[in-house]
Amino acid sequence: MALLHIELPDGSIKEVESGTTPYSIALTIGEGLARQSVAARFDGELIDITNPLERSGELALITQNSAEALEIIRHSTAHLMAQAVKELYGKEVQVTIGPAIKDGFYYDFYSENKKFVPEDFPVIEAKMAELAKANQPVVREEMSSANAIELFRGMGEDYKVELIESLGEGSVSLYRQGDFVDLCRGPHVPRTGMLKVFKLISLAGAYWRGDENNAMLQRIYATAFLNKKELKIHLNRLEEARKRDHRKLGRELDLFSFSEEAGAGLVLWHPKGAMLRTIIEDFERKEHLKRGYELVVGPQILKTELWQKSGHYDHYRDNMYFTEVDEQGYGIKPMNCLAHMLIYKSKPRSYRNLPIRYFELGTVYRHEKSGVLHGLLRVRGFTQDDAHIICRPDQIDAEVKGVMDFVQDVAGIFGFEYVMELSTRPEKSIGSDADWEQATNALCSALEDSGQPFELNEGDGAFYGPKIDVKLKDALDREWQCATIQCDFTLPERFDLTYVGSDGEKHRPVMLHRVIVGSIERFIGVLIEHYAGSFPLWLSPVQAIVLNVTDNQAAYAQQAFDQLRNAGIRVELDLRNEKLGFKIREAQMAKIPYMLVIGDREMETQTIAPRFRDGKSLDAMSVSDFVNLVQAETVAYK
RNA sequence: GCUGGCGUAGCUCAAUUGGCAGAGCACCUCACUUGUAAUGAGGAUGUUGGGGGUUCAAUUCCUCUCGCCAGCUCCA
Repeated sequence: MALLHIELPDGSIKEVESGTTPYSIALTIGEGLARQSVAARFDGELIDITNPLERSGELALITQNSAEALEIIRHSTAHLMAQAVKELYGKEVQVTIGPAIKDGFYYDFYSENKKFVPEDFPVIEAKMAELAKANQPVVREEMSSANAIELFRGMGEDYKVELIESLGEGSVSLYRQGDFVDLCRGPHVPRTGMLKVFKLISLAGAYWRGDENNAMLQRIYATAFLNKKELKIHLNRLEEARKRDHRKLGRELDLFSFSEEAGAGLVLWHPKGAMLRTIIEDFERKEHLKRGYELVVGPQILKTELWQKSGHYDHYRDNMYFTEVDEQGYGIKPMNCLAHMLIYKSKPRSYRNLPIRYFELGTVYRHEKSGVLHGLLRVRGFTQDDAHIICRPDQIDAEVKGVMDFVQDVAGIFGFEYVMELSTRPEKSIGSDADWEQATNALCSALEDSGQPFELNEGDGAFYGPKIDVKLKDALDREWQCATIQCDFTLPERFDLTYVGSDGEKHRPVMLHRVIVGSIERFIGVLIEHYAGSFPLWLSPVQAIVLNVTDNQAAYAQQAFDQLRNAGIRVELDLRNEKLGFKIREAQMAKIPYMLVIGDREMETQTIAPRFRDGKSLDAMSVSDFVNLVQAETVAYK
């Protein structure tokens, strides 16, 4: 028998016979370790702990407490759920795939007749518990694809057959537990008894292989944890996230609403929401002017012919609204670039004038599919902080970096973490190789200079150019694209944009499309969840509220209020004949930063007594001192 | 758009098998003049999202439609 040299993470080397499993090696170290191990990593590859080793190499056991272990446990629990479903519903239901995902796992089932309902959850969970308790061994086996296809066909599992066929491998691995067998790469826990804490969460439809032309499967989302405490923490976190939902806070804070009568995806901004918008729009204009942008404004509708010229009519028509007046068709703008190009074209341009940076808070309308609308995060009418930078090819680099810095500055001000992606040339694309290379390199080097990690989305760029996307997360960790930077060689071509170079000849400029926060609507949605509705002072639609204790101070309270409002503080006045505690409670729930209490004491000393929304009070101060305090606090966007 | 679920007062939610549509909060009135998260009493509040159908009778059953929620697909 050949002897293998197995190196463990501590550097020690075990000499074992070929065919020894990681489990038995773990046993030689300690029974507890063996019991705790869910899988192993051998020369960097995840394997089952029951997988016999046949060569020398490095071995690490994956014990229950590692993140990898949790993922394996969730994957195994997905199998357990599929096993339970098959035991309960038999041939009525076909299994497809069931991976571990962030926070849990899902399994997609196909069934002609069985429609899963949430009432099935306890039944399935009970069956899972029963199967787990039986502590069945989970056994891997290799099989030729031909045999596996025959096996699954015999069981009536058409989707598994299709999967194996599309894999095109000579052989595949299967995992068996009891009567249940699933096509799977693994690894899995060695026994079902290791799966103890799981919960079915929700139901959803999902297309087979993510293609809307395929059959709709029934997906069961579920989760699994190592212990009940962790599960409870997870469920609490979800509960907390629901409290931060911008749709809920938007109503509670009276920021915005939607109306069935107005139409889906069309925001009605209430006074406080409109104030919040205005603050952000003012911020945007100021920050853009600082960075050398010029403000422009284009029309809301442009002739249909223009959209045909730009290519939008061919590529984006389904998302556009059209109207017709005097037999002339118009398209309501879904993007702002056309007007900006017309402004550029309004006179000859010199290389000396480039780059030109046109900025517009441009309101656009897009017919988004009904099923994708989501509060403020996906709407049909929204305002982009849109700019088009028209520059010489040699300026792309510096311009992209400038935009990246801008994004970073803004993210810093709002305290956002974000993820970035670089999307490169898709198969169907236009433009020369040299253009693409230059543009992609410019984006890539800007990303590298930013020092932030980014993902590469090979082939996911726009057909006219590569792009950088910046995504922010909502309360439930769902990612929403906000900033984007796109290089465009096509529209300058189609609109025959030119500039006169130092050689006196006409040249073609490049256009960068870019947004910083993306859409004001989406950004505010993410902002609400980010701050849980407690906006920093500079963003708060209402910064302070004056509260009198009794009618006795009404005149003085009114005077203090007037003084604050004249000083530019966004202030409200609550003179209602209510107890102070009641007024404070309401102001607190409205998440107003400062409550300014005025009783007889304050009236006598000509002061106000500020109380912050976290419950802390400041000493009474004069109104002008308070104005100074607010101005000092808000000067740096805080 | 697709799959599934849901739609009752401004909000959060009740209403046996089809049988008079209700509660709390908010709102209005009155009393109380109040000191840092809810004073008390009284009052008003609905074409049960909308249209059509079945029925003696529909919030409840059927159907179409609008909208919302979760997910999928999409997202220049």
